Amino acid sequence: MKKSTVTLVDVAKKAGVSVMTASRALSGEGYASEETRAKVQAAAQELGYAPNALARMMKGGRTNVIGVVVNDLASTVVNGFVTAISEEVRKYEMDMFIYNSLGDLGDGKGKRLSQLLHGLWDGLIYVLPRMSDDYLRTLEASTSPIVMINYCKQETTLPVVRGDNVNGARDAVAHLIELGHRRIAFVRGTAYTGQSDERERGYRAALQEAGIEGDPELIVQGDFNEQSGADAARTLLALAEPPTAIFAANDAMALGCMSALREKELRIPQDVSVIGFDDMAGSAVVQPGLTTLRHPVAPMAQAAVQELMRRIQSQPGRRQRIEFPSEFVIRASTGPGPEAPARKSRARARKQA
Amino acid sequence: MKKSTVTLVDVAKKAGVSVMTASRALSGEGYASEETRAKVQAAAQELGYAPNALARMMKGGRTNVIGVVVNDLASTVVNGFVTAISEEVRKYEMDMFIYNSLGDLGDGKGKRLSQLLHGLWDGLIYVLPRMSDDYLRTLEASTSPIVMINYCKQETTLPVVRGDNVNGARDAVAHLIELGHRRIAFVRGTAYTGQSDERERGYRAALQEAGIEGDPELIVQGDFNEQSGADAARTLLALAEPPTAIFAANDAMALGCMSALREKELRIPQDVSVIGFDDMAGSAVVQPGLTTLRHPVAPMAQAAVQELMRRIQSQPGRRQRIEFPSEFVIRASTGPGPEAPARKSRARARKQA
DNA sequence: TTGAAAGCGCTAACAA
DNA sequence: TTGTTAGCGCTTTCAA
Repeated sequence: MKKSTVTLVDVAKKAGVSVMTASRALSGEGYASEETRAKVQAAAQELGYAPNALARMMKGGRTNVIGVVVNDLASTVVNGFVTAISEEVRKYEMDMFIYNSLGDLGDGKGKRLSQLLHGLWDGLIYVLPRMSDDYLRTLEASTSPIVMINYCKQETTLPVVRGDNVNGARDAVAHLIELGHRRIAFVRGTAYTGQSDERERGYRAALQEAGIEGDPELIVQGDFNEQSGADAARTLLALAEPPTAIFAANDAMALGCMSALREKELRIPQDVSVIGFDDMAGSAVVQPGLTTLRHPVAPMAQAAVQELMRRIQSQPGRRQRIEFPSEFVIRASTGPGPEAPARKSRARARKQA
Repeated sequence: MKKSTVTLVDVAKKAGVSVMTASRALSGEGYASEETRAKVQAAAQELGYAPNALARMMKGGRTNVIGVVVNDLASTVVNGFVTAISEEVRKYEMDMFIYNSLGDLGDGKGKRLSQLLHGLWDGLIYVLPRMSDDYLRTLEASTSPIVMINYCKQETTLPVVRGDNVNGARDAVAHLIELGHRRIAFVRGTAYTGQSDERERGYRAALQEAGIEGDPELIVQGDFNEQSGADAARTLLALAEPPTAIFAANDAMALGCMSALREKELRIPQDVSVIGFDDMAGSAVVQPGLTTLRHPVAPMAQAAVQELMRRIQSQPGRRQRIEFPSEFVIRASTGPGPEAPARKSRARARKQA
């Protein structure tokens, strides 16, 4: 029967040296004769010794681990950020762990995490977080380095790396207007993260700038899922005066809209144009390709990690809010409106500054 | 300037009590007068005290955290398992962190993780792992509880929760044969995880049982991605005698096949039937719906967590290998082959035992 | 080159 | 009800 935990003491005893010598021999730091080193390593091997990470971390103060907290790992957008962050983190020789809260932070279940806040991580990145006000305050009061990605529910003193939803949405809707559309619908997502609200603001701004009066009937509630997009499109098509273009708060709903349109045998974009947001995997392969917007995920991940590392190392030059323009991806789901004379569309993809 | 880390000593000092009293007052365990408790809590609040998880874990021996290790978090299948495990883990009041290795374990980069193996976690679950032989041996030699999900590359002494790829694939191909198909192609995935090999074994077994001689031309290599499925289908269609049915090692490739077939204006399933594996999100919404197989993800996650918890608690009744039958999901992408007289298809979805 | 002592922050066990 | 002592496994500091 093996002892459940083999410690450095056991190894040292077996090798006939002091604990400290064993430590040095295994870590490779400090002086140690070749002979001792070999002896200790053999002993460690034989006993199946694995250093206790906890003890090592505790001593050092730094853990060289950062945590990434998400509410819903299955989300395409979240997953994209997490993967990009994983890649970025290795450049700093740090490890990274992901915590999936499965729902809003701060409502009881999230409590456990706040206990883990201190000590385990050198810093935390929250991706598209949904949290109670209390939880946000706790975070703000915390002394650990924290960076948020795409948090936009309320004002915070925490550093935030954001994609520009408002101007992205405005570009998209302006593009539709330029194509000749006047009745442009908006399909909302859920309000949790605030993304949908910002995209709606851009939508409204574009209409206003073009002198088009918004029609409340053209704004329909969805829940970011494909099904709700299809439902929304059916609602919109049943209007006395249906829209000639639909802007959905995300791609999943936009794809749902496209299904519903096909169902009614409406052509895209000849009869109705569709735009989404996020540029998820399916959007490039669907027929016709979905015109959409995307946050520059890799640069944003890079900025977040860099900012977090700055804070971990207590370096100056901290920025409170780093904003990235959205990229506009024009595919085949947008075209001139049926009422308007065909006009040449002008690609206006904006590049990151 | 706030001190970077506030410890229990600071709180105790401020409250004018001993460290132990402070510990008791905050944890709520053991005796403490209301007055003291209030005093200590006020002090903690004021100083922004957060308990050091590391120290607490070190003391207790148990961390109440389990780790989930994956090679590629973006994979639909992996993501499904991870989410299911997250949900299962909360029943045990444990926390769970995910480690994304971004590639094979054991090739240098994975080294860091093996350091974290001990102490940080009470146990580890590897989902669809890809690892070097050395890494596997290290794991087998480790004293920490470990459970694998869908590992099938080689024999191991570690407990494995598996979906039955072989019989699942056999069912699928038998279904095609029953529908009258004789020339049935198989699109391979990458060999890393061993999943594709097992599915191929089932494919071969079904052909053999029906007395159909396998044609090497009908087995084409893909890489589990949609694009490779489309390429594979094009290769197959260019054959002198093309297949009337295609079984792809996963859904992504099956969807790729469907695109390529549509491109050639072939009807599904009238001209060619298609079957995939995994039942990913898109498979139910594509037209026609993709006939596919799936592992029973939730029960498998449950079994893995349960088995891990058993080992963490050193309970008896351990099982080395737990296998779950695949579920066969018949949708509209399969039908009678063109050469055969139409025959009634019989749904043979097998339920989990 | 090696070893002894101290301590990271916390809590279990005992003593007051 | 509160305080003291000891120790989790490791590494930093200093002495041999």
